[in-house]
Amino acid sequence: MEQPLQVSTGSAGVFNRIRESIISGQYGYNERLPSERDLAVRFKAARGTIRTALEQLEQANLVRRKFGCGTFVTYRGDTEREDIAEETSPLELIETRMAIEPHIVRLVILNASNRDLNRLEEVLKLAEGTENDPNAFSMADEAFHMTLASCSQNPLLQWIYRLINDIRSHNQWSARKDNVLTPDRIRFYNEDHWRLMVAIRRRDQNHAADIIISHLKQAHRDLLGQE
Amino acid sequence: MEQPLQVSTGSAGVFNRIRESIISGQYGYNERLPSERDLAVRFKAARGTIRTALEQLEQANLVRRKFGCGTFVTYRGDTEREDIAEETSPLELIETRMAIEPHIVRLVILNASNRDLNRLEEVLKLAEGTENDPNAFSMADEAFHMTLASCSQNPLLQWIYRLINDIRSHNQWSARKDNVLTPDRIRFYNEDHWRLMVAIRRRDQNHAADIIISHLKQAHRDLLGQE
DNA sequence: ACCAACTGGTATAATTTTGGTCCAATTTAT
DNA sequence: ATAAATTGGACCAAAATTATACCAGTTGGT
Repeated sequence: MEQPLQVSTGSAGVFNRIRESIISGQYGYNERLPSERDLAVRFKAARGTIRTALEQLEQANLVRRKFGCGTFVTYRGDTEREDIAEETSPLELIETRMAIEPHIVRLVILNASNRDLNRLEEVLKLAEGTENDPNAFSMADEAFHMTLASCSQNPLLQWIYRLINDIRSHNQWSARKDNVLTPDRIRFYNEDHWRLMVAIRRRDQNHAADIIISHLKQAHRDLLGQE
Repeated sequence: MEQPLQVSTGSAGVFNRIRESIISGQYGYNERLPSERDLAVRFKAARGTIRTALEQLEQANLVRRKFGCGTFVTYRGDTEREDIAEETSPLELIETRMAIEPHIVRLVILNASNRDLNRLEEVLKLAEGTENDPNAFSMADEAFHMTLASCSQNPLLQWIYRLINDIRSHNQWSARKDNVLTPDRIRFYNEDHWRLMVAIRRRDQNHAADIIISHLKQAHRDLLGQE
């Protein structure tokens, strides 16, 4: 007699049950499954059975096993924000910044109070003396551009820029930081920032926009020059 | 009900538990986590284990560690998407679109295939004959601009534009739609769209950018004229 | 200006846990 | 009865965990 909805037995059964657990989200992306011996106890099966099930799960690209380390979920449910960071290239990021930052600068000149500008200058000072510390400069740089966005007084632009900052600091290309951010370049970037600061204080829209555009173009060149 | 679900052990387990605490809001933005030695006691694990978990949390951009200072939450809750819609004014929305859409149009001209442009034209046809139905036009208009964004081939810009569209369709000012979107204006906007379409087909960057800018300026004026 | 008490960062070695592999006995399916 | 799958055990090597001790910035009080 056939039993249609019976839990399948053996390794196929283990496969299905673990698969369900993964797809239903009980084990998230990159999470580690219990050890084979653990699973063996839990499913009341021998370790070999668990292993064949895990092999199938690995073949199905739901899981990845590492010697001496564990079994990890490679299935992603929906992680929008992570994905966007993963599939955005450095070039696309610069493209986007090129669209937004000149506009932000214009709005800063239109909307920012002198108190805002003083705050901006304080943040800018954090980048001083970071020529030999790419990490410190990177943080100060992000803080400066973020503060710039907040001086635009436009909450939507701030929110968008925060997303951009998140992606910038995503580990995807933070590894290159040491190669891209040489002391000379850091000095150059800081000079750009100060020139931008002066232009903003003078409320010179076009000059400020030109500076930020050439700043981003330079960053673009420096990035590509690394290939 | 049997559950294979189990709290993972080791650094993976610590990672998950701290991650849950952060995402659930138990530790707010910029709040300092307990020290590594403290966490080691709480989780009954060695400090090294805690450290590997914290390293993963840092990689996941949930946390940032500062030498001699502590470990701080950098994760911001996702509740702000609603907030941002609430506190963004129509003027600020147009400002932001002015920053992004001309750039999108340029990218479309550079990157879009003819198949993309055909798709864009199909979407554009949806707006025909909506002169007396502001709601239908509004939806078609959003679809057109969204498709434009997707033709830019830049996933980050697409994502940003989706946010903008969300805010546009937020009910905050949809009540005004009937006042702003008169048949004359709808006709005018549609003509703009077609002129833009032609300029894109001719790969005329400057003309296309001019059209989208004047299009947004007009929308701006129409909006302000309602006050 | 200094100090003491935190903090995270690093290094080391012993120990435990993990997946990888092999094998013979047993159960199950055909 | 035969073939396949499962079982349970032993052993290996990779990686993680543990338990220390010590280094180096930060903070706050004196």
